[in-house]
Amino acid sequence: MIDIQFIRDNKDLVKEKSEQKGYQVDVDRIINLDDQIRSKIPAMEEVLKQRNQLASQFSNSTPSQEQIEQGRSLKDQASSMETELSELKKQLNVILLGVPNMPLSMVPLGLSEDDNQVIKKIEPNQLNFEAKNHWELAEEDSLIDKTRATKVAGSRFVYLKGGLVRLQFAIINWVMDKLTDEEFIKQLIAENNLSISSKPFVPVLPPGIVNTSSYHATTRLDAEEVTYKLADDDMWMNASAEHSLCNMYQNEILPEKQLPIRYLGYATSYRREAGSYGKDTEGIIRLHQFDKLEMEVFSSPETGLEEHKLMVAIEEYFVNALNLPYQLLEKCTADIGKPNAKGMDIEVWFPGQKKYRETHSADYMTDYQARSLKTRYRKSDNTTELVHTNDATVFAFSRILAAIMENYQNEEGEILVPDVLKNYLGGMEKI
RNA sequence: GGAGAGGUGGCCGAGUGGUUGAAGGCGCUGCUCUCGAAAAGCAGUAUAUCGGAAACGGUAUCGAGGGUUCGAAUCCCUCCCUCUCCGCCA
Repeated sequence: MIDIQFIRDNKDLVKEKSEQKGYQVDVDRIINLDDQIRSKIPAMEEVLKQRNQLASQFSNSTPSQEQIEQGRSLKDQASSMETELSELKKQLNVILLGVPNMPLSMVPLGLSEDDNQVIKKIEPNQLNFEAKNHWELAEEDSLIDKTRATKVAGSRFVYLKGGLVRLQFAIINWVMDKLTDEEFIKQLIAENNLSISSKPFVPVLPPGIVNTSSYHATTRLDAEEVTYKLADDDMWMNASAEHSLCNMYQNEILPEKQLPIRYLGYATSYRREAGSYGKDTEGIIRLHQFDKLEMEVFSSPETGLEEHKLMVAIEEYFVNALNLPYQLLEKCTADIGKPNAKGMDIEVWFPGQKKYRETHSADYMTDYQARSLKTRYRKSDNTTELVHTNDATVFAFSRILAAIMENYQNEEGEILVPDVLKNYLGGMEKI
C-alpha cells in the first residue's frame, strides 16, 4: 500500500505515475475521503474524552441517574460517529489498495511489455544442426511424461523423470552452496561496486499454503485466475514462495542490526494459468506446478536498491555460469506490476524455439508491501521505519530445465551436463 | 476429528468491573558508586495516531471482531491461535 501522506503531498505525481503503470487513480476522491476522516476524528475523540472523564469519577461512588443518562448519551454519540468513520475508512481503503507503487525515475515509460528495455544481450552461438525443442529432446517418456500426468492430474501437469530430476537437485545444491557462502556474496558485491552487507542467504522451506490475509499481502499474484483456493478451508496454495516469505515479519519491529534479512526460499508453486489456454501447451514452459528457488530480502530503505542490484547480479551469475545466452531487461512502467517500484527480467535463449523467454524476474517493492504488512525496523535514534522488500528468482524449475535441455543438446539429440554441475551429478556427462 | 486448558508490555508473570497503559521480576538504557568491571542504589524503558516548536496532553490498543455497562484486561457472543490428553498419521 502507498503512503496516504505521500498522495496528499504529490497529487499530480501520483496520478501521473499511476497512469504510467496503467492504473487510473481518483486522487481527488482519496483526498476528499481522507479529509472527511481527519475532520471527524477530533470530534469523536472529544466525546470519548468526556465519556472517560465522567466514568473515572465513580471509582468510589455510584453515579446518579442523571449521570448515567449522560454517559449513555455520550456512548451513543461516540458509537454513531465511529460507525460513520469506519464506513469512510473502508471506502478509502478500497481505493487506496488500488493505487500502485510509484515507479522509480529510472524505470522506462511504456505501454506494454514490448517497451521493456534490453540492457544487455548475449547472442547465442550458431549451431550447425537444427535445434530441437525440449519436448522433442525428451524422447518418448524417459524425461517428461505428460500423457500420464494428464490422465492423473490434468493438462499442464507432468511427471519429470530421471536425469531431469537429478539435474534439478544438482542445481539446488549448487545454488545453496553459493548463496550461503559469504565470500561469494562479498565478491559479487565488490564486482558490482555495491556497498551493502555481505551477509549470506539463509535457506528456507516456507509453508506452501497461506491464509487469505497473507495471500493478499503480496499484492501480486493475488487473483483467483492465478491461484488455487482450497474448497473447504480459507487457504490458498502458493503461486510463488513470495506468498509465504514476504509476510513473515508482518506486525513486527525488527532490530536494525538484523537487516538485511536474506532468504533463499525453495517452494513448489501452483498456478491456475486461467486465460493462457493454448499458450505453451507443449513442453514444460508453462505448468500448473513448478518448483522455484527464490530470494526474498528485507532491508533498510537506504540499501533497498542495492539489494535489488545484488539480486540481479546473482541471477546473472548463475545464468552465465550455465553458459546460457540471455538478455537482461529493464521492465517498463506498464510491466513492473502493481507493488513494484522497479523490476528486471532475464530472458534465456531457447534455441529450439529460436527466441528469448522469460526465466527470471527481480522485483523491488520499496516500502509498498511493508506498509500493509506493518513490517518495520527500529533505528538507532529509536524511531521506527518501514523496511524495503525485494524479491527475485534464482531458478524457476521446469523452465530452466527446458532451457538447459535446449542449449545443451548435440547433433545426436543428446543432452550434455553443464560443466558447473558435473560435480553435483557424480561426473555424469549426459542427462 | 473428540475432550480440556489458555492467549496480558522485549521476555516471565500478577491482575475477575472503577486513578490498570497495566503490580512484581528479568532484560535493556542512563546516572551514582569504582582505576575499571561486577555487585548495589536511583531513574527511565510499548505501539499507533492527533494537537504542540518542545515539554506535554488527547484517543486507541491486554489474540481479533462485536456486545453488555455510567465505567471492561476483567462479564457475554463469534472467530483465530497455542498447549495438554485421546484418535489418526509421514
